Amino acid sequence: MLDPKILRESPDLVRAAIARKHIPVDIDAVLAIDAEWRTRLQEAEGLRAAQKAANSAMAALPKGSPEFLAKVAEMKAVAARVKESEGQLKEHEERFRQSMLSLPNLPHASVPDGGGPADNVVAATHGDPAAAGPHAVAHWEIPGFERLFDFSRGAKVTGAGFPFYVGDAARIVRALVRFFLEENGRAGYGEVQPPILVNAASATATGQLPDKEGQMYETTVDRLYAVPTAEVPLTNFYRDEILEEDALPVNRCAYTPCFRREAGSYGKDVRGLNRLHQFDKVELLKWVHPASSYDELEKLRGDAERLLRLLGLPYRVLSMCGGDLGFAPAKKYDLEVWAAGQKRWLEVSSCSNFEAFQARRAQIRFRSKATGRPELVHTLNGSALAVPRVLAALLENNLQPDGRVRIPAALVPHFGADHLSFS
RNA sequence: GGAGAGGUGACAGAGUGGUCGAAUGUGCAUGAUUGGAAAUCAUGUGUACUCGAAAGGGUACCGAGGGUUCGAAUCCCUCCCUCUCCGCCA
Repeated sequence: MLDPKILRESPDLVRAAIARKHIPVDIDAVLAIDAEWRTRLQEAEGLRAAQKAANSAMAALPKGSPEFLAKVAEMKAVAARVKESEGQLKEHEERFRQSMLSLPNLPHASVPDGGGPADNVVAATHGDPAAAGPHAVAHWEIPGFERLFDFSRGAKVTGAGFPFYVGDAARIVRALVRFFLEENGRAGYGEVQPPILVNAASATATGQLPDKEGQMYETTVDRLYAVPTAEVPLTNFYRDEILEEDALPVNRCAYTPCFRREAGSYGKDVRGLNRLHQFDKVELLKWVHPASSYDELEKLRGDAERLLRLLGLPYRVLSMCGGDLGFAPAKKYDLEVWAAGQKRWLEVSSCSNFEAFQARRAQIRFRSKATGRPELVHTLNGSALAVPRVLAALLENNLQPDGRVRIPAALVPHFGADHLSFS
């Protein structure tokens, strides 16, 4: 959520910034709703003040005295007006809140201009895609793939996009999760195991609701949502809390399965491990002082990159342009790993600075030592990393002529062998 | 799931219809005292919205939402959460 004061004082600035995201919004409509709401607020508060003043006067009168009874009669009419006025106020308040929730975050000045994926800027490349995977084929074409990654039985048991991981596949998934958690722990991210069902308030705070409702699985009772990313429960860890300034930055990481309906996806995007309805991911979360959030974004990106380096996978870093930034981030880097068999880049991490956008929705603040007053923190999060696509790249890039897959040295202690076999 | 008890400010805890944003204690901050500290004393100590150039007003908040009433922390209803006992259960 944006700061309503900024919207009131500099609507043109806000309009121009949101235009960079290529998201259509009607700022004037929001301003009109805001103005109407404030008029109603003044009216309702004035009536309440009159009522309270009368109450104080009545408290001093003897009960049942003529003066008292006269007051009661007089205030009955006021009470009716208060009720009506407050009812209307409530409607306008809700309308205002909804319109504010519908506004996307403003992009940072350093975000490149552009309308879509083609305009994203390559900020860094590591490793040589051309040299990777001399024996590569698309991972789903590796002989024996379906034995280890059993999509057929997954479809039978649940539906498309919910594979069983069997044998070495299960072990490599577990190894990757362990590797990510332990390396992130070493980098200073405290491990957390969060709930993987969240309530509507949590999903609203991070921006999934109301914007992306159809992307989440929802329970038919209790209105809980299966997390699309650990970002949701993790960010909400400190919802409605005030942290000590000295405690910042707080760095945490969490492993969760992630559930995404991915409505509307099709084609080669969804082949094999490229896009699943359930997948494993380790997420990093930072709660930081506003003054340092862009330094922290670079650190976050560096921490995610380090994992890809340790795995020896070629990757590139994209700075997302305004049109591809999405709703909540002010700035975002995507890390894409090279999948030598498919000959394409796969997104394995998004590292975002949300500035105060999520913090305002979630009311996550810190007590400023300078002013003694609460201020909103900035929140950042990044995947480190998404398991299936890293695995896809690993299978394709490290495939040997004998059909086995070489396990990177960093992963061997967790996997327990130096090759993965499909036979 | 059943029965019961409860949810008040940083914490503990009073308040069962009227001047209660809320006693008291602890904690915390500042000042006095001290060589320094402890102890003691004094003063202060929530958040949010809104009006205002400011000074300063106003309103809301006693788990959440609704209701009764001229007036609700206090009465009624619904929901959530915590605790105790029972049931069920990885």
